[in-house]
Amino acid sequence: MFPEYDHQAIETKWIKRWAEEGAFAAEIDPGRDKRYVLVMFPYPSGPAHMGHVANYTLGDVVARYYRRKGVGVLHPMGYDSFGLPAENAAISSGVHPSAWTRDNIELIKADLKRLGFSYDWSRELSTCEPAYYRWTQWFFLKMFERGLAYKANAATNWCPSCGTVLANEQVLADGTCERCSTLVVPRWLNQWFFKVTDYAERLLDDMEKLDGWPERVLTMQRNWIGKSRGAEVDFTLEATGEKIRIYTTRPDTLYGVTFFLLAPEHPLVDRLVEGTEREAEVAAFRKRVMASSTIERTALETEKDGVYLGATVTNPLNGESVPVYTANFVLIEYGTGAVMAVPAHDQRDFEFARKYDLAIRVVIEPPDGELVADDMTEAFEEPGTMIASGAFDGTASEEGKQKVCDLLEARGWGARAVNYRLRDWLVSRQRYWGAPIPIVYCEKCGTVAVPEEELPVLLPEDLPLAEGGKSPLPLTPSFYQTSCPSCGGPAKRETDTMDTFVDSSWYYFRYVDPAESDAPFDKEDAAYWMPVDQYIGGIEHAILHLLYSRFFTKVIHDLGLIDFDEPFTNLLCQGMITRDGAKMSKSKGNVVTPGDHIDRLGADTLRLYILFMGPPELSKDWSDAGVEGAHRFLGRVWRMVHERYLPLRQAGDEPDGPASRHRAMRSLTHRTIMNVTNDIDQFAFNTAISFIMELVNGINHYASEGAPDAAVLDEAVLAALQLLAPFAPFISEELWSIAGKEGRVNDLPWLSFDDELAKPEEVTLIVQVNGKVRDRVTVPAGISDDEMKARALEAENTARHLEGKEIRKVIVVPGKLVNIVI
RNA sequence: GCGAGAGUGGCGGAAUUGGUAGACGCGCGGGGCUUAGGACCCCGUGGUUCCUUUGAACCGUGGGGGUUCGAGUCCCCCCUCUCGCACCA
Repeated sequence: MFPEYDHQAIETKWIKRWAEEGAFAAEIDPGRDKRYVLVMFPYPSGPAHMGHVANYTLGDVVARYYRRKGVGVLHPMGYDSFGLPAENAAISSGVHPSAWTRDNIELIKADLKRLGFSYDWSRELSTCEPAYYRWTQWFFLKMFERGLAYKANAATNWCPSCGTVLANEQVLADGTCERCSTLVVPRWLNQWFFKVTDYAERLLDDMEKLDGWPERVLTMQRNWIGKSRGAEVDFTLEATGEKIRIYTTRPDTLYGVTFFLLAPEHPLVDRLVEGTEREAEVAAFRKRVMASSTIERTALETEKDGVYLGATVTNPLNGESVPVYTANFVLIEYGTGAVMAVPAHDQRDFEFARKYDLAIRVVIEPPDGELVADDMTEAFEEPGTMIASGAFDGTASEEGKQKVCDLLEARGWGARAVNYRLRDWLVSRQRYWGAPIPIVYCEKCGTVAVPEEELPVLLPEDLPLAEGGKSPLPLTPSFYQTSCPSCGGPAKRETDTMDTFVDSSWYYFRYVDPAESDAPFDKEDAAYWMPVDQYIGGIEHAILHLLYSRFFTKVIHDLGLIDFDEPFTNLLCQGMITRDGAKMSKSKGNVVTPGDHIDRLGADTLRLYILFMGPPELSKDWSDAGVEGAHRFLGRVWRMVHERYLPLRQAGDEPDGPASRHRAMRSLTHRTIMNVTNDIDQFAFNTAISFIMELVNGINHYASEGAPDAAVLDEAVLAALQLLAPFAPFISEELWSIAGKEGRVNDLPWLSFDDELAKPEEVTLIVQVNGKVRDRVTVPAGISDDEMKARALEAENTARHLEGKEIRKVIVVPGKLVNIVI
C-alpha cells in the first residue's frame, strides 16, 4: 500500500520549503530576458475571495511558466490599503481604520500564501505605509510644480453617503457612487485636480502602442476620452456687444441657428436677468436643475426644459438675431457652456424648439430628397447638401464644415477647435484614511507646497473618526497647525487626503525596489524591469485605474525618470466568478470562500479547477461538483505515480505488446508537451489542463494493458508532472520527489518535444460522399494522396453509397479526409 | 441610440487556414469491488427512427437565406443575451 494524497500535509511542507529556499526571488540579470508579471493588487477587506483566486492563479501560472522558460521574472504582491471601506468598518464596528486594514492584510496574505503563489515576498508593499505614501505625496508635489495639480472651483460629484467628492470616473452610468451605490449629487466646491486633460491627446494617440490590450478596453478608453473636432464661434450679445463663444461639431449648420442656449451655471445667465422681471424665474429654474442628480440631468428621457433670458445674439455668419435661453441639457463643463441651437439638425434642439414653439430651419438637405420643417418628426443629423446657406449652397456638408471654418478663421469670427469629454481628475477627498495632500495654506504666501525633504506628511493614525464618520483631520490642530515653509509664519495644512486611485497609479514602479528611500523607485532597476510585460486584472478597471496609470506613467516619463511612456505592454482582463449566474455577494448569500475549499480539497485543486472552468477572459459560474472533479483528477495523478510508476521501477518486466503500442505512448507524451506549451503561450489554460488529463488517462491505460516499457513510462510520467507543475505546484513537487528526482520540479527548464515523435503513426482517414461522413479508415500517417484515394474508395460503407453512381470528383485533404463527389 | 462581445448536449466548455461537431470535465445510466455506503475502477451517454445482432439512416452549433465538393467557422438579413458609453452640441 501507498500513502493517501494528503493535500494539507503536502501543501504545508512545500510552502515552508519554498520560503526557506527563497525559490521565487527576482534578480536583475542584464544578460537575460525579463518578464514583469503583475496582477492588480487587492484592496484588503478580508480574506481572499474567488475573484482573487482566479486572478492570482492566472498570474502565478504565467510567472511559473516564464521562470521555467529561463527568463528573469518579477512577480510581486502588495496591498491597496487606503480607502473608504476601512472607515466604514470603523463607523460600524468601532475598529480603527488602521487596525482594520492591517488585520485584513494579514488575512488575505495568509490565503495568498496558502495558495502557493510564487511571489517575491521581499518586495511586498502597502500603500498606507509612510514609506510608500511619502512618494505618492512626492508625485503630488511634482504635479504641483508643473502646474498639473491645481485647485479650482468646479461642479463636483458629491456622494452624500461617503461624505466626499468623487472623480467623474467613480460615478457609475446610473449616476450612483461606484463604492456605495448612493445617488451622487452635484456640488460646487473648491477642490484639487490633476490636469489629465493636458494628456488627452497623448492618451488617445498612444493607444496605437497598446496592441497587447483587449480591443474592448481600448474602445472604452477611447470613448471616455471622447475626442471631437469642430469649431469655436463667437456670437455677439446685442445688448452690450460682447462676444459669447460656443463650440460646435457642425459648423456646416451655422445658417440653421434659430436660437441660442446657455448652461444654467453659465456666469452670463445672472447678468442677463439681473434686475429684470425674469430674475426670480431664472433663479428658481437654475436651483431646480442644479438640485437634480447627475443621472436625472443627463438622462436622455429627461424632458427638455428652459427659460427665455430676454436677450438676443447675432449670428456672425448671416447677421441674424436669435433669442437666448438657458436650458437644462446644456452642460457647463463641456465646450464653453454655450451652444448654438440648430433644431433641424440636432435632436435636442429639435425637441426644445417644438416645446417652446421656436423656428426650425432646414439647412442640410438629405441625399434622398427634400425636408419640410413643419413635417419633421425628428432632427436630420446625417450628412447631406447645404441649402439656405448663402454662398455655401450646394456644398456637401462634410466639405462645408471645412469651408465654413476657413471663412470663420479668415474673418476672425471663430476657429477650428478640438474638445474632449475627459475631465480633469478630481483627486481631493474629504476623508481620513488616505494620503494627506502635502500643501500648506499661508495667509501671506497663499498655497505653498510642503518641501520634499519634509515628506512624508504623516497621517496621524491615533485619531478616532469624527461625528457621523467624518474626517477628524480638520478638527485636529496638532495636524493642521503648522508654519509656512516659505515665510515661517503661521499656516494651515490641507486636510483633504488623496483619492486612493492616486496610490494605485504608480505602485507597479515601486515594486522594482520597494526599499528605496531616496526616490520613488531606482531608475536603473526600473529600466530593467519596467514596463510591466503582462498585467492581469478585472475588467472593472478598464477606465479608472488603467487610464490613471497611463497618465502617471506619461508624467513620470516627462519628469525624465523613465524612457518609455506606457506602463503595461500586455493586458489580460479576467472575467468574473459568479455563483448561479449572479455576482457573489454577502447579501445574496452565495459567496464561496476559497479558505474552506483549500482546507477540504487543497490549494492545488482550487487552482486547477478555477483555470479549468473556462477561458480567463470569460465570466465563469462556480460549481461545487466541478471542483470535486478537479480533486479526483489529482487523486488519479497521485495513484498514477504510486500504482503504475513506482512498482514498475522495481519489477523491471519485459515490455508487452508490439512496438507500436509503446511508440503510441511516446507520441502522446510529446504531443501533449506540444499542445500544453502552445496553450499556455495563448493563455488557454482550460485546454492545457484537459491535454494533461488526456495524458494521465493515456498513461493509466498504457500501464494497465500490459507491462509498459520502463523508459517510455518514465518519460510520460515525468512529463506529466512537469506539465502539471505550474497549475498544481504542490502535488507536482511532492510526486517529483517521491519519484526520486532531484531538485524542484518548479525550477526545471520547460520541456521540449520531438516533432517526429509528436506525430502519430496512424491516422483516422475520414471518407465523405458528397460531404457526408460515410466511413472512417485507419491508415499509416504520411501516405500519399493517391493511396488515400484508393483506401477511401475501397472502404466498405463508402462502396455501398457509390454503387451505381458516377464519381465526378474526388477531393483529398492530405492526411485527413477524402470527399467523393457523385 | 452608439460601441464591443457572445449564442454549440442536461451543465462548464472543445473544435489552425472552411475539412470527424461535442475534446476534457461535471452530471446521468449500467457494471465491478464492498456486509453496506463512500472512495475507487470499467463501460455507456446530442436527438429521432430502423434493426435479432454487427450496424444503418436522418436531424443537429439562436432563426432564415447564400457561397462551396464540404460551413459552428465565410457572406447577407433577422432574433436574443451580456458588458461598456449614453442630452458632450
